[in-house]
Amino acid sequence: MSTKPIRNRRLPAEARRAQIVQAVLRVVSEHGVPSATVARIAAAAGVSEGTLYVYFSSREDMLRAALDAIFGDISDLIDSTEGLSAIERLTVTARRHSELAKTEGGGFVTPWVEFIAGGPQVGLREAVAETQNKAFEKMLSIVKQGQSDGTIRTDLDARRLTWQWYTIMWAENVSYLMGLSEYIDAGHSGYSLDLLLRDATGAPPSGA
Amino acid sequence: MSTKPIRNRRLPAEARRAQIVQAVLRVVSEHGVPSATVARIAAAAGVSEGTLYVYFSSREDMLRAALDAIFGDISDLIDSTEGLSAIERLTVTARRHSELAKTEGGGFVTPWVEFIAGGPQVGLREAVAETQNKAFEKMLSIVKQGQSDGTIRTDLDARRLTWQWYTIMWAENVSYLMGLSEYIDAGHSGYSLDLLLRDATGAPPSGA
Amino acid sequence: MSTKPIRNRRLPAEARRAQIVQAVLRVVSEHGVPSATVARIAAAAGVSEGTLYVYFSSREDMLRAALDAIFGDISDLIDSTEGLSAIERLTVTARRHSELAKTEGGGFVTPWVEFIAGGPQVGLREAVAETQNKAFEKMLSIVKQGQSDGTIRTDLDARRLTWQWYTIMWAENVSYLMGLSEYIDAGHSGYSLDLLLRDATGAPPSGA
Amino acid sequence: MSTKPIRNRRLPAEARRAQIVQAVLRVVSEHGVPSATVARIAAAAGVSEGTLYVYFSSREDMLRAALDAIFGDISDLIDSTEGLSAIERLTVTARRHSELAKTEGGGFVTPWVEFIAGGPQVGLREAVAETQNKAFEKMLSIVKQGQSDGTIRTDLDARRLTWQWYTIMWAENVSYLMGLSEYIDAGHSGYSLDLLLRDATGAPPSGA
DNA sequence: AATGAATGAGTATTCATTCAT
DNA sequence: TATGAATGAATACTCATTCAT
Repeated sequence: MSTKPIRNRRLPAEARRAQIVQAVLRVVSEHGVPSATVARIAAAAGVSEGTLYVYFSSREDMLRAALDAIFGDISDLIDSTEGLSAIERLTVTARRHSELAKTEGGGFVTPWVEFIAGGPQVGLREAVAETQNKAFEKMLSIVKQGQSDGTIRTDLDARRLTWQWYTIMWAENVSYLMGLSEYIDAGHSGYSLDLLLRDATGAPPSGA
Repeated sequence: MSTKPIRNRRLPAEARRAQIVQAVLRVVSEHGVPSATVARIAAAAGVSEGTLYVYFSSREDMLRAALDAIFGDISDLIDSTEGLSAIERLTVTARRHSELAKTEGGGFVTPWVEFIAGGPQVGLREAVAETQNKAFEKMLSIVKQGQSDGTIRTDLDARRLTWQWYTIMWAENVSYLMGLSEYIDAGHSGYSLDLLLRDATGAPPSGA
Repeated sequence: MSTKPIRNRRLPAEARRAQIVQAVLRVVSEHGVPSATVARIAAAAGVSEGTLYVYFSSREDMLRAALDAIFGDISDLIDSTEGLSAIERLTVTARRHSELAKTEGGGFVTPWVEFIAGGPQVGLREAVAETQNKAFEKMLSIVKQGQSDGTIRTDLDARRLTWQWYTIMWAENVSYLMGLSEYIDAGHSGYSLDLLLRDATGAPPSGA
Repeated sequence: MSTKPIRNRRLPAEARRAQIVQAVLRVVSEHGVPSATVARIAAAAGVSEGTLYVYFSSREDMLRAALDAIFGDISDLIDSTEGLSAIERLTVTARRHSELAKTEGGGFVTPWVEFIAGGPQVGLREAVAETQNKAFEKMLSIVKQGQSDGTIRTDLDARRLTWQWYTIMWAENVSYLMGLSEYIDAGHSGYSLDLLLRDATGAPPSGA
């Protein structure tokens, strides 16, 4: 009797929350955090503004939930490389990050960068830092795994190596943020990663 | 006999402008660019909002002036290493940058990071990118000087090397931004820089 | 059980819109278009400024809606003479216009004059001209009807005659605008109209 | 010693006032009354904003002085027809008014129209009405002169005839204001004036 | 007499949040 | 549960006016 969109009534709470979170991510990707207004989020989610406040206590709450979703995606990306060696996991994860940043939509990378950029103004900086920390710990465990199975030099500080790895990711993000895509396209980060991993494995420098 | 401003009345135009620019930098450091409202800037400068518009045509104009002031500080920092060798200049400039980031207030580093992170969202993308480019070119000329006097390998892409150097600075900045100062304090960037410069000079890796 | 608005809450959208439009007309009558600020309109409508923007996208939008309402009233006035002869319609419409201008509030005449006088200055020039043109065409069709049924000389330019008719209305409006109601009260426009219609019908001048 | 513009110092008070009034007229012609800001007036007059307040107590005062200057120009125009017959004076004055309105700059007509349009918002409406009244009386004396020397029918109400004459001027102004220059260019007001003067002199209608 | 730095009240508009329905 | 009408505080910006120099 009805092909017209069924009214939004009665959706399982968890499904509705997820639907809203996805809308937040889309809006943040497209407009940035400061311009992710509740009006836009409501429109993107296909619900009224009032409904948002049934599932979230505030706009900040919605943004935080989106941040958590991003961490979930990051976790999934990292977990998807399970089975590979530590060095391979570092390489593959970095490559996928670069690819994702360059694709339309940008997967979780685009909203992630927008959160780093736009976080401070809405009191989200701490939440962003916390998410970053969790992601850091996840990569750290891979490095440590590499050290214990002997593929990564054990005389290196694992936290430092992880930090170096993130350094390259962040540099891509910052370049993206400043519109300096020239540096991303030039593949500079590939060279940096290569340099880093050679040092980590004890392989001879590429110039030798 | 007294230099303290008894009342805000009658200040030479240039002094007032400078005072306002300093206020902008303080507000940006503390609240980020998107939350650097004219009300906050006026309060920080100790003048009325109307007065801001006597000296600047718009909020964007104020922010741009602050950006220029930052570039002046960056230039001064780089210029202060004149007379040293290229490698020394890269090393010293990076060290001073780290030190500055750790001091109370953070010198120009804190507002600079905020501009990179929050600028694009408020229509300052071009201005931020331009300033970054000018700073980039300044370091690039040092790298090229090193190549021409033989202290840096000539088979390396000078722009890539400069980008790598900035990568380390940005990583410090991002760490600082997220309150991850642990990584700055640990001196990780020193190690990264060392790795980078070994590669650049053709020196053997430290582990050999 | 009570139709009086106990509180401003929950009014059907269309009713609220109409309420605001009426407030705009009142404010424009009293203060003129340039001084019809959103603050004054909100106060006159008994709603918050924010509410205005729920129903209108901008102040200009509100003013335009008020202009449309005026045209509606003009149309109604003209349409109410349907069934009469062309000459009678010109006479009766003019008389009702004069009467309206003299009543407390001034009906649509007062805001209409303010729009003509003050509209152009606030970017409403086109909207005002368009409304005037629509009103012009409405009277023009009456003149043409008079020409085709033979009650108005066909050797006269219909547009010119219509313009002359409006000229008399505008003169009343300008007099009203400048507080020179003496000239309205004296019925001068009746004499002018008589002169005009004698010329239009080919009747001998009154002095003959 | 100096070809550079001599400083504005020490000008006879009356000359400076006149200089400012001319600036006001220019600014009003170009921008309209609401946009005739003291900043613009000061710039047009080549003096500082503060100086304006040495010679005038307020912006309204400046505008009123400009209004008086316009009345002076109107008086001059009317006086320049002295020696002619009353009918000629009415005809010539109206023609010059039309011509003036169409020329670049617009003489006194442009600012005069702007004052009628923009007056209300700055509490100038009364002053505008007063000026209009003075101009009315001046034309009225010509009509009366015409009646006493027998060139204008004495059975007509002199005030009404004067009002009819102004009706035509106002209609031109209103058309100008609404951008309906088509009606000015078509020479409709010439026809109306002709009709009016035929009635005033007792001449047969043009159609006879 | 002349200046121009400084102000504060006022402008239109946006938006997260509330709450009666 | 879901709505959307209503709000008020905040936003950047304008401008007539004052007053120490």
